[in-house]
Amino acid sequence: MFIGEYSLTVDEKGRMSVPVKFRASLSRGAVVTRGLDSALFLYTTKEWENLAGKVANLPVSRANNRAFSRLTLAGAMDVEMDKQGRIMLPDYLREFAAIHKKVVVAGLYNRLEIWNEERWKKYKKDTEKTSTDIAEQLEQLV
Amino acid sequence: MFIGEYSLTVDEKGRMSVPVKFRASLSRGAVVTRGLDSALFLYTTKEWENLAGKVANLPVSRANNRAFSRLTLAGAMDVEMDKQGRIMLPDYLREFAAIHKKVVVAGLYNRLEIWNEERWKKYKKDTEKTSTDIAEQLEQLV
DNA sequence: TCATTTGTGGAGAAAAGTGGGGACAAGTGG
DNA sequence: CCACTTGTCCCCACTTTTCTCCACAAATGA
Repeated sequence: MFIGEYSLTVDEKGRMSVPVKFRASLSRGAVVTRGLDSALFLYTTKEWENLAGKVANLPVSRANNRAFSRLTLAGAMDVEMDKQGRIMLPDYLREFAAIHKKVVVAGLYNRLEIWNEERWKKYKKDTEKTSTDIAEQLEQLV
Repeated sequence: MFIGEYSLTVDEKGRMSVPVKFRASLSRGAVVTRGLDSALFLYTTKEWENLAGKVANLPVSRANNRAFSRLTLAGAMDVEMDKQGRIMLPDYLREFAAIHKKVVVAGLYNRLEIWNEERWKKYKKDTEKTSTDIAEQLEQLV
């Protein structure tokens, strides 16, 4: 289970350290792809296979579905950690998510999200403002 | 379970002593996360898993759900007590709750809340004034 | 009052994260 | 097929953060 928020840097070679708490879960391989809200989503291989199957089975007749599966499936890339526990993010994904140097890695239970740090801050700021509305959702849960 | 109100200090490294009465319950791990009213919520691992499971299953297609799980799940962090019975609160949570030095830890049955002391005082003051009204609204419950 | 527990602070050791050089492999063009 | 370029991976070194340990202050209770 992935939780937490980590601030990290991507070096000039496109490498990013994986926070130690996540390394065990990712040691058997992972898949990064284009996600929502201009962030990258990273799944364990197992989770990915499950998800990819669902996406692949969306009816191809709808333009929206085709667009979504092209973004998700064609955007995906296997990643492995090097001996230092880092992964390499391919150019086209870094470009997609505007990832240059400072990034935030966020654990969302069954996936990791990789954000441009500035965008993450802005997103959080905007979201915390409306947290009262969000609290009403919480009420239903607990 | 957790009851009572304790005034404590967070040192420069972000460490906070856990009141002795709570230590036994937290000895098998705990999770802190962003809560409501700018306070942090701390759950036992067991309580947390229950809550997190529900949040993680919200459909990812809705922007509000994503925002909610990013606040709750990405906001969460495993904490363990050191040999002195202290826990470390990560930077981003201290920032969220405006926690610098003096804090109040409040027991709320199945969770602990960690407050900036000033905000807690203010909140109590405001709430005690209107407690009669509040009580009438709660009459149906007790 | 004294002994014991609880809370606080800081120094040193260990672990995690970062950056860069060089070896090796893959792809490109003659 | 052979040079040459480009990119990936491994290794080493350095910085920063976290954790452990020790010491003392404050609070509690006999």
